Amino acid sequence: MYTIGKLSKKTGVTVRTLDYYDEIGLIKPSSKTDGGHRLYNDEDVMRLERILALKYMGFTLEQIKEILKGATTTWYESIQQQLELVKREQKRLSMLEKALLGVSHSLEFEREVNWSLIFGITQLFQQDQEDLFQQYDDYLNEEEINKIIDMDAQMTEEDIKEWLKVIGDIKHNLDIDPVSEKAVQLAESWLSQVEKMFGNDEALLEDMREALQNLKEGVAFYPMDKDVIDFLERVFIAKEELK
Amino acid sequence: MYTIGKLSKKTGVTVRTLDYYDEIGLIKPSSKTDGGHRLYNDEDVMRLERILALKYMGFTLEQIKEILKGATTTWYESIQQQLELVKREQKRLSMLEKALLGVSHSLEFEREVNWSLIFGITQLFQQDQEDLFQQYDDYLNEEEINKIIDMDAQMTEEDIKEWLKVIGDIKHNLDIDPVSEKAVQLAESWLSQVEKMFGNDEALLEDMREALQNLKEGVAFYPMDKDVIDFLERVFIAKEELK
DNA sequence: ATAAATCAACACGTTACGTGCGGTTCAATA
DNA sequence: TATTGAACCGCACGTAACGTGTTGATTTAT
Repeated sequence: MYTIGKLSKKTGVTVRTLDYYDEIGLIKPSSKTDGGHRLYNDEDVMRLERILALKYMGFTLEQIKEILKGATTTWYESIQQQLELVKREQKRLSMLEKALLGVSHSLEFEREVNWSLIFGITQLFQQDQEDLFQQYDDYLNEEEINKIIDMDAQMTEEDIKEWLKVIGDIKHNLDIDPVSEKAVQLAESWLSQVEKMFGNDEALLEDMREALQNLKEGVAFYPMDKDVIDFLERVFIAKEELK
Repeated sequence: MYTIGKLSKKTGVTVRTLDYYDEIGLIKPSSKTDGGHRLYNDEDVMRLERILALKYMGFTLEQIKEILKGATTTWYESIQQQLELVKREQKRLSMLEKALLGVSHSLEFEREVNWSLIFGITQLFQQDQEDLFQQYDDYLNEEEINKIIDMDAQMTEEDIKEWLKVIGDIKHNLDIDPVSEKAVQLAESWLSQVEKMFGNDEALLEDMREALQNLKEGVAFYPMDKDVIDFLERVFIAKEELK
């Protein structure tokens, strides 16, 4: 027989928590003293341990109450459901991580907080990737879209950093002469970055270029808006003409 | 100028939420009508959009309040801190996922809910892996411990399932004759599983065997308690003697 | 028997709002 | 201009899982 204090020490759960579990009917003590103090026996202890295990597995107290009186079928369903929840949360966190990394690196390259970049990144990760790329449907085929999504998912921190550096550089020099050496250099570093990501898939690159040119909404796969695209176009056209 | 309803529609945030943000001083409307209705201008809208972006990035409203009036240094720190938080949560979820998968598969192999298995699995994932393997310090060297931790982290769902099947089978037959064909078969399926995981590192296997034999606490790397170990020992000893 | 420790029971605080209410103000129509 | 319906304000209570603190009763140790 344990008083509530002993039980608390034995299990590491605070007295208040046991209070609360009593209050919501999760564990009622099996007996009481004449004065009204709660006494827990070994069976109660076992029940508490089960509660703690289930809590660790991420169930709410309400779910635990149900599970502890339920059949095996309830069990299996509950666990599958919980697994689904965990997987969704993992997806969300992985997007969140990328968004934070993006903002973090952008802070390194620019002296001020770049809000439009932040909006771009968060928008980019807000809805499901598939939904996001829906708008490119007119320009890219399914295979190409999947290739981009796949690549996006596999981007490492280093990749994000490099992209942001290249695009950040360009954004700071949008107004320079398209035929200047600096402009050509910027365009080339962008091109090499693209090549590193997509390889030499000329058809894909061409389709993407067309998509980016035509879409009103600025943000593309990475925080590359129309400003940047237009700059690149100017440089490439100038280069063509020089030949 | 937007009334609170228009702003709500424009941004997708509920009126109550805007109410609340006003209440805690996160966005005060820049002006009001004579009757007291709140009016928001473009600057207010921008502030709201920033708030939403930060909220998506996982900050609390209190943090957002601080960030929005702070300097760039605050920014960088906040983001790093948030990244840390995300990474910890990712770790936790990955353990949680494994625990749930373990219980799920154990439900497939046994007809009833196996609480001791659940305790084993949750204990296994509760504290940090390094802490957990601390107790093996006397028997395994650092390199070996790291190898096990590494292997544990890389276990796929399929691996977990196979382990649980093998161990579950053994647990259901703890009392059979160690020289019976069934016993030998069980021991061999266990051995092949071990080999699949650890390769042919004889020294590691021997050290692990010793550790498992000597530790009072039953749970080892997978829900394999002393019962199982003892069974395996009996079979192997019987085999030796038969030779 | 008395002091010290423990306990029960209650209340309020936490986060980010949802839901609902009565009363006021706004915008559009008769 | 008067009316009416929609929008709005301010307030209050509810949520999940407890933490913190209080007061008064009970148990334990001396």
